[in-house]
Amino acid sequence: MAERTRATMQHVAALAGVSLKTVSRVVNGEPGVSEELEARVRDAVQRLGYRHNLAASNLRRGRRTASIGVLVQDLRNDFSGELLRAVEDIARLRGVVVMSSSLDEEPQREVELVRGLVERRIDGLILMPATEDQSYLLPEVHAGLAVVVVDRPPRGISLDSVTADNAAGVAAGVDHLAAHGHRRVAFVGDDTHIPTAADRRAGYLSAVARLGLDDEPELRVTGARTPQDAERAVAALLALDRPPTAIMAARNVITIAAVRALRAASLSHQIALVGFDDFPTADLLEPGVTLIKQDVVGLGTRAMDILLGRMDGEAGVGWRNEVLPTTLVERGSGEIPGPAARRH
Amino acid sequence: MAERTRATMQHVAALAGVSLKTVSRVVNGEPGVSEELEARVRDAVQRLGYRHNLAASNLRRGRRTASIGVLVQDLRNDFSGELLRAVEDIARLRGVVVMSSSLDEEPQREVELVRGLVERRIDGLILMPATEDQSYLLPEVHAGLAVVVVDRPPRGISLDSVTADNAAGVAAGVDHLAAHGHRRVAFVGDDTHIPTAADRRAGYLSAVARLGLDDEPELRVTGARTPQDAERAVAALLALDRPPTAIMAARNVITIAAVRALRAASLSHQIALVGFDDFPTADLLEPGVTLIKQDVVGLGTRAMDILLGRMDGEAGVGWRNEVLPTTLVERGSGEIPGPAARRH
DNA sequence: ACCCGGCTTGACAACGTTGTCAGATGTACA
DNA sequence: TGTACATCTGACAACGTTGTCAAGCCGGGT
Repeated sequence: MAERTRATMQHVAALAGVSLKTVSRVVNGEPGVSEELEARVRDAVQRLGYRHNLAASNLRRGRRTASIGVLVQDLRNDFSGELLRAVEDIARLRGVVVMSSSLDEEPQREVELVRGLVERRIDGLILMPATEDQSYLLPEVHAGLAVVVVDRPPRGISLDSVTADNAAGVAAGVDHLAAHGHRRVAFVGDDTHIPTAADRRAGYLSAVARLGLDDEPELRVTGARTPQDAERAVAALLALDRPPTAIMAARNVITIAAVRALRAASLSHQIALVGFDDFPTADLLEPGVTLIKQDVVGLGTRAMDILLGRMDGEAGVGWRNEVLPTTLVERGSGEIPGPAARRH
Repeated sequence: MAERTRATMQHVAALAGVSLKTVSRVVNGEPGVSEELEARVRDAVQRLGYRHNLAASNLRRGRRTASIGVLVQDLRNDFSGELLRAVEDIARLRGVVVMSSSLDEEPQREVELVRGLVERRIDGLILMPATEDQSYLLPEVHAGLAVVVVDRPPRGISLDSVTADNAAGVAAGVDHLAAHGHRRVAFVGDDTHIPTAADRRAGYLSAVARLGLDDEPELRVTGARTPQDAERAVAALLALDRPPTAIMAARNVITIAAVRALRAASLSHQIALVGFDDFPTADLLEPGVTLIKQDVVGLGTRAMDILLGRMDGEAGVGWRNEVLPTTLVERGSGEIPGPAARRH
């Protein structure tokens, strides 16, 4: 009983004693069906538990599938979750379903997942790339797939994108620390083959140069992938002969790891910390975590707006590369004074 | 150019100078195609950017779509994110794509989304229900849709389910508080029309009765939906003539709101707090938040295991209703001594 | 010369749906 | 009475794919 195959229009037609096409008309709400037949069909639909088969319908109509893919770094992460939610909220209004997956920075997985989605004929794709080059998407874009890259700029191919102003954000963070008297500011970031990580590092470097802060390789850590990596890296910074007086953490997870390392060394109230990207309890930590907030909902909303525009066939328009501003949120950890301030 | 329609096997066949069926054979890796033709076909596939159309293929083959739906409360929430990720990890190994959506406790949305997913012929559904009665799923289950309900027991219909032992978990939390000398323990939970919330409240009530703790209606708050609700509710508890000496928070978001309210009243170190469901920075708050941890990954993993079993046609077996145990994690906030302890 | 078997290839129908078109019926008008 | 027209209904092909089956070719055995 449970393994029975689904009822088709054929079955409904037979039960209602009408033709296939009449069932189709009723199901699609087309005009020109007498009340009596319509009632008979609706009754049969009800009795058989008939459900419209969108796959067959789309095949015949040559229509789009009203589905999109969203590939992010890790769905567990607050950033990805918030982004996906923003996308989903808009998608639902349009009756578009969202297929999502995590890439874990694995290029191979990105390529495979995109292929699977394309074979399912998604209409659009929102991608936070794990690959270093997205030119493999060229045939899909040519074939009409709408793609918007988020969080990172596209590489090897021209595509719409929406990113945060990473370099400016981090620079603002460093400015903020310098304004509070810090001259020895460390940076802890992700692998620089991730463009976002590279941009943030560049923002740090330019601010350090501009402000004439201590510019030493040992203050710059990259390649902190896991929370454990990040925590070890911060612990190592704190153990330097001349440790930094402030830390700029370039990502969500790294910020939390830094808090943990500072706690372990009982230096939470001595060493300043500015993070990048907000997280739910940042204001509840002691001290509160000052950080550069990116507009994650804005990122998702703009990406989805652009995607829907492309899906509606807004061709010809040049590629958009939107950069959303960041904001600094003061909460305490970034306002711990440095040596230059203490001198006063 | 961008609006061109996708190449079909027809086009590939024409370009390669072979029949449609030969293309099909090559694409599906069927044996019995000469090397020369296979090479010609592969070349044409490459040139045209041909991508297999799974919808048409499934239609013809009568196969399943290798896609499932996952409907959760809110993708932004750590709980939902973690759950989705656990499901996704298993799905990917099987080449199954996951369509996810948030329900925001809106029954209507659940019904609509399920319909949309069924019309897309998903093979399975993992559902954290927002409806009070899931009997509307009966026709779908009859038609062969595999369904597993998570986090909450199914109602109005028999289905497989995986839930945490909510009542026992909360009772353990209250036990813990009582063991630390508290006799006046408040409870803050969600709307009791959500079964999980009702179970947790029941666990609280049974523990209070069993231990002979203060049993007063004013100590029991339900209906805390938003963080703001919860924060106000806790503030109100603290403002009582005889305020509680300990608080049992029944959900993630409520726990964080409680921390916020206690902070605002400068009572974080006076009033004990035990939460339900872990969150990433619980150990970093001051004091660390003691809570009842549910095995979210286990929840997702078991649900997916059962779902895949059903999808593979494991019929006949009775419905499984798995209940996963919870664990208490001591971090400080739950070990703040109460009056009975202080007397010693 | 004939037949057999194995191998490769393609014609055709079918999956569930819908657009097109033609047939059937009824009504109104000259 | 005949014509025109509107309304309702269904037969049929097609969307892109694959299972079935038959046809063509080749070499080898009689």
